[in-house]
Amino acid sequence: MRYSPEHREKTRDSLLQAASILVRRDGPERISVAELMKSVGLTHGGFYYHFESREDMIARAIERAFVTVQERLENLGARYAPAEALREHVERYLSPKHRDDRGSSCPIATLSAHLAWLDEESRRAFERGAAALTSTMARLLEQAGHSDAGSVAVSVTAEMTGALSLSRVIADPARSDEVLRICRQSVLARVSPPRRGRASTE
Amino acid sequence: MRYSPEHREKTRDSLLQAASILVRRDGPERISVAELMKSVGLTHGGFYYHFESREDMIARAIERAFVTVQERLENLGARYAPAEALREHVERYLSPKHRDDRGSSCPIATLSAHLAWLDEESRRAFERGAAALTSTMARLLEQAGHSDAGSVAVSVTAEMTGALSLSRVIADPARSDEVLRICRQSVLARVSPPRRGRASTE
DNA sequence: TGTACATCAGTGAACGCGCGTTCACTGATGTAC
DNA sequence: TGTACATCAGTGAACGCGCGTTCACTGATGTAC
Repeated sequence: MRYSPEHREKTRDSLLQAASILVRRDGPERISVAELMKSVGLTHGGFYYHFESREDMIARAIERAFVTVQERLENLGARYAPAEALREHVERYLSPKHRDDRGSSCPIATLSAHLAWLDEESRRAFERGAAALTSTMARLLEQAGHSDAGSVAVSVTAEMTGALSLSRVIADPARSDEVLRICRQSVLARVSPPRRGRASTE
Repeated sequence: MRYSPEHREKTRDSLLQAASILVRRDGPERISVAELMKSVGLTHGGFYYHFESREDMIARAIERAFVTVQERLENLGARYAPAEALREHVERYLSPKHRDDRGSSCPIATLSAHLAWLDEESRRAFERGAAALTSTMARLLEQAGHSDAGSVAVSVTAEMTGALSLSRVIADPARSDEVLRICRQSVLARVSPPRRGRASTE
């Protein structure tokens, strides 16, 4: 076996990509070193050539997961006007597709409950990622005409992540879809541009 | 050692109470048989005299956790008028105290992310508990004059559970409190009795 | 132009540890006769 | 009134298994000379 100069980086990238999916799909406590290596066609012994430890890998996987969804949101912001981008984002976020695809879904919803038992590195990676997502939301809301964009971003992020988690624990697909539909309506109404230019100074 | 006739039931009850706290505080994957037994002053070997298995204990612990918070909500409903009960509930739910006290807190927020890997029994116990809580919320909202009480209950439950989870992953206490404050305002506005008697038929 | 050695990206056996579960045993009380 | 035995609510040693981590080894390529 001869290795190309960038071989190591490509392998590490595959591992990060796979880990960012596994950590969301199976949770940080269930992701196993052997399973991760196997998923890219390697054996468990080579793991420590790419990562310092299992915990290190989890922190990097969380980072990668946030990068992926951050890019998706920013792409929407680049392709659509702010109000349209927000509408698209909410509709995708609160869709059955996003609910069923844990592996590529929002890390806030899949990982927040596990964060308390992860190490400093993972917690910091999560906070950085979540802060970036929230501020991107806030920027879009501001551009769409919301005067209290920061607060709206926090409040709808709470409802969206909560709704996604709720929909995932309901076994009956019809009732689960219904939860998504209800929250989609609520959030869409809350993010849609305010009718008046005047700020609500409540 | 002589045992009183109800000794077994009292021990089981202590175990359930302790387990319902540990399962929320540490999560279903970290609760250990030995730790649970030790927390009530027993040794690990006696565990199987009270439970069929670790998974069985987790399902019962989830049941118990929901019973506890269900009682708290119903007590509010008994002590206050519906609109006041809702306000009290939201303010307690989105308080720093509730955020910091994982062990006695809402099982929807602490457990939903772990549910996918629990067994049938646990998932059913969770769904029953969550459905009961949501319908109690809906009843209070209806009594407070909301015509779309069912939808509002789902939507604000999503925001409340999401906000609690969000506040728990933010390391900086001031910013975490701020998230709670923002969502408290938002949810209070959403549950407060509609000004007009007319239903919004949107 | 050929040989020795370092490096790279792994492999896979082995170790240690935690932890759920089993099981023989225990020491007090209740019951049969 | 005394003895044998069952029951109750445990104890604690031992087993098995999964899994993170370590480490000696491998086989191909690159480099020194």
